[in-house]
Amino acid sequence: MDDQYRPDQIEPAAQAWWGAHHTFRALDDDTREKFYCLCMFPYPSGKLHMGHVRNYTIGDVISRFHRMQGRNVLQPMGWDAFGLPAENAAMANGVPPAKWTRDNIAYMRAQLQKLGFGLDWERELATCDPAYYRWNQWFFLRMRERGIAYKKTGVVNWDPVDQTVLANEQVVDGRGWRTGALVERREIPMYYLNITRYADELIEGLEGLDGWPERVRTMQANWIGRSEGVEIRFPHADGKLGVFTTRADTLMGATWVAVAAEHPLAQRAAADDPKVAAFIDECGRGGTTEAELATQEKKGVPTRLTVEHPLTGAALPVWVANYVLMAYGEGAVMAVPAHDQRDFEFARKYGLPIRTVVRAGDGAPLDPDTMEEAFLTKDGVLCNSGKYDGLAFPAAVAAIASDLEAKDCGVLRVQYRLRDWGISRQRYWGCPIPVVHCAACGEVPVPDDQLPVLLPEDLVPDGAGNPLARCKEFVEVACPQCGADARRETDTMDTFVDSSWYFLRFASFGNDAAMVDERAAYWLPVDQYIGGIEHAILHLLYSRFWVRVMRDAGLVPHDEPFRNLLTQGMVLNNIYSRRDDAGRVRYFNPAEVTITRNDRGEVASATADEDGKPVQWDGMGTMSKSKNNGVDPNDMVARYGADTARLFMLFTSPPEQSLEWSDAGIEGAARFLRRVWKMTATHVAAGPVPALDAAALDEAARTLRRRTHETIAKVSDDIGRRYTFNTAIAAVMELLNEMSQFDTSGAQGRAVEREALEAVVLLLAPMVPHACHALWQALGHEGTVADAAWPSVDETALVRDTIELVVQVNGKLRGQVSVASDADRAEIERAALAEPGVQRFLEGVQVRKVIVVPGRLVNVVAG
RNA sequence: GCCGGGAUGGCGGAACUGGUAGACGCGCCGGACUCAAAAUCCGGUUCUGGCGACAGAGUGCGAGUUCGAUUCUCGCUCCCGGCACCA
Repeated sequence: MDDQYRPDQIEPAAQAWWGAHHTFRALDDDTREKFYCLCMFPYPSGKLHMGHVRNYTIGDVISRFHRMQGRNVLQPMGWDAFGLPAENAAMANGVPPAKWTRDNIAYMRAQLQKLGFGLDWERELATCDPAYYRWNQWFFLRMRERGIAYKKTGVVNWDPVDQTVLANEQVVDGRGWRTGALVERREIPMYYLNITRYADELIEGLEGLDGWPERVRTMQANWIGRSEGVEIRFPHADGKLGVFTTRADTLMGATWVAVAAEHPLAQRAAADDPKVAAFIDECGRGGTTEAELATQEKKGVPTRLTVEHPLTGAALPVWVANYVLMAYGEGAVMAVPAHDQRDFEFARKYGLPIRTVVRAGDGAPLDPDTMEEAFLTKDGVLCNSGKYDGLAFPAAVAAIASDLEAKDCGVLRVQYRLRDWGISRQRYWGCPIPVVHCAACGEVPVPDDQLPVLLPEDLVPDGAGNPLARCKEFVEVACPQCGADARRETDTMDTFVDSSWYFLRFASFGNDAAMVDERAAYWLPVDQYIGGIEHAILHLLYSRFWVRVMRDAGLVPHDEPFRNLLTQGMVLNNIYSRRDDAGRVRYFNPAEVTITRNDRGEVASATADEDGKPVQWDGMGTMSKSKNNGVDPNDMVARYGADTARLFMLFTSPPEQSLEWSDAGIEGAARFLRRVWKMTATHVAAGPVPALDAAALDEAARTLRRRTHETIAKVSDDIGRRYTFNTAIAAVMELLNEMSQFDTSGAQGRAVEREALEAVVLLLAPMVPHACHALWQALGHEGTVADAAWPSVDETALVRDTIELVVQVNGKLRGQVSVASDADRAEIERAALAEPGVQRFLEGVQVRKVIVVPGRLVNVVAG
């Protein structure tokens, strides 16, 4: 073998070998134990960045590890190919999104192949392929039949200059990013999927997902946000105003009600009250995001309307308030300023009355005039509440709910924070919604035999509305029911639809007669799903929902799509931007910016290389196309090879942790691989190796052999259970350090070295597959190391005669003792107390207690 | 604002179940090899004091529990992810 490590030669050779032997083609063989390992598929933004490299390397390590454990592994790859960036690119360059997207896919596929990932490319899919998205349409129609898909109005960002709907990302500081115009909120009709029907099941399902990170399960549970409470109806002149509350016990303290600006009562109040109308108008400005709504100053206006308190009959004023969300509950709240902090602040601000109705069990009610914050506890008892006085929370809620129910003014109810999933997008580059609008027949579903509704691929968006709506060939269609002239729906689907079931399609690839087939039953659920923590809620929740709907339609047997989940931390990089006078934003890649740092190491100033003018540092953020802060792996791969890039990415931090990008340390990864290579070359050049006789080892050989098997155990656990690839690599590095100290001239020296070397190659194989492929063959093995069996631990090699224990005095390290590994407590204690370093600290003091932690330490408590 | 997570040497990180803080690597310092450089190899490297043996301090900040806390509890600060039309 070459005694130089040459990744530029061995990497293409290994890849060619795997290609020629179809090593990573997954066979649908249901007699074998399967392992479906899936990384979240990428958006084809143009080129890979280090976040992708990290994600796909982790997936590849896990795939190859399970493959070496003998499992039938499926690791597919595809493209989340619809979406906004393609339209933005089209506006910038005039290239149709279809061409831009397919060019990007070709480029990024080549990048993935260069990195040597063991992917089954025969199953590749792109969500913009009609063969894929036709099933979105087909299943949308099934959902529509089952009442899961339905139509209602929803709020969007409206750019009044471009006359177009903007994504949240396209609204910067309340202005459209292209036009700089102040954005307005608009209500338009949209299709929704009834995910709230599954809310309880989606919460309950989390319990069984013990292969998911606890934090993700918590986030999903909080997102769904189940709360039990009472819907209270306040009678008024034309009906009843419904509000939902979890604190019905405080009903007697309600002093007004507040409704959202979009609420029908607000609209009615505005009709003859210009102040209310002006306020509603004001609420209609700015963005639609919850973050924006939650951080704005809480404001409101009174209306001339009142509602009747359902228990006392008192008239309560109706306010319109900007903090009441139409999307949550009934779009109205009862205000109990004494016992809700937001209401309290609102009352102080507008001089509204405060009425205390809960007191601490052993205290007096707070004085409304002097209290400084709301009294929030549920552990008190009611006061100033007439017949309910003295009741504690649960009894008070029950009594009040029951009285309300008797008056038809309230009912116990469960409310979710989760809202139904709006899937309509007023955009071109997405999956067409298969519906036709007919003057006579109304909304008509496209018949199954006319699917897919093909998206024309030659349009070029210009930022002013959806070009699909201006495309006659697409829009003009005969009504499927009556044949009259009709119009196609021009909204397309949210791209989360595409990603909610792609993992099923990989398992049913090539079937053009059905969305999924029996192969999905074999491969699913995904045994290991790997992707960024940014998808902890939406993508993962939508997928869990979608699969349940497919289950209920009889298409798959599974409840949950992903058995184990590994959420990768974000790879961060600096973000630099510049805003022009109109408020438009442009991002600069960190590679094209020159910075100075202050004495704390933070970015103090930054200028663009192209013009030397200042740019703004926006802190650190996820590498992404939109922030233009990605680092392309090409340079690193060209300079060091794919194996070094992979090794470095794995070694630099554990996968769940977010990572501020830096290539410092890449040299260490390269150096390590060169050492492994050189050691193997030297070993092989020294000729044949005798068979290992474990009984004939000298002390040094026995130690190295023990270290070899300790390393096998450690790496198996780190990869298989802990996913800490950094510590797995560190363990192999330690073994290699020991090997380079080891003298092979003893009787069994070469044999023990051979065993250690083979272990190193096998243990590294999932992480640096090309080098190990070559090394494995150099060590005299046939085939590829990717097909070799994972090494097993020889328990007899792990046995030790003596162990080292640390001795502390009062918790401080004072010495070390070596004891027989089967020494009992008394022996250990005696040895510890006899240790000279320990004795020094025991002079003149009394030993009060000796704590022995077996195998670890002794702590002498003295004083 | 709300939900979730994070913070350890000059840097990335390790310490898995409350038990030796700093494994492994980078960088740096010194040495070997070399005409020289690169590469490679050897040694050192948390901070403070000390020639040294050694001692003291130390895991974002402030409290607490414990024989013992990076790890558990409470209160903060800063950073990251998500907040429903970026994907």
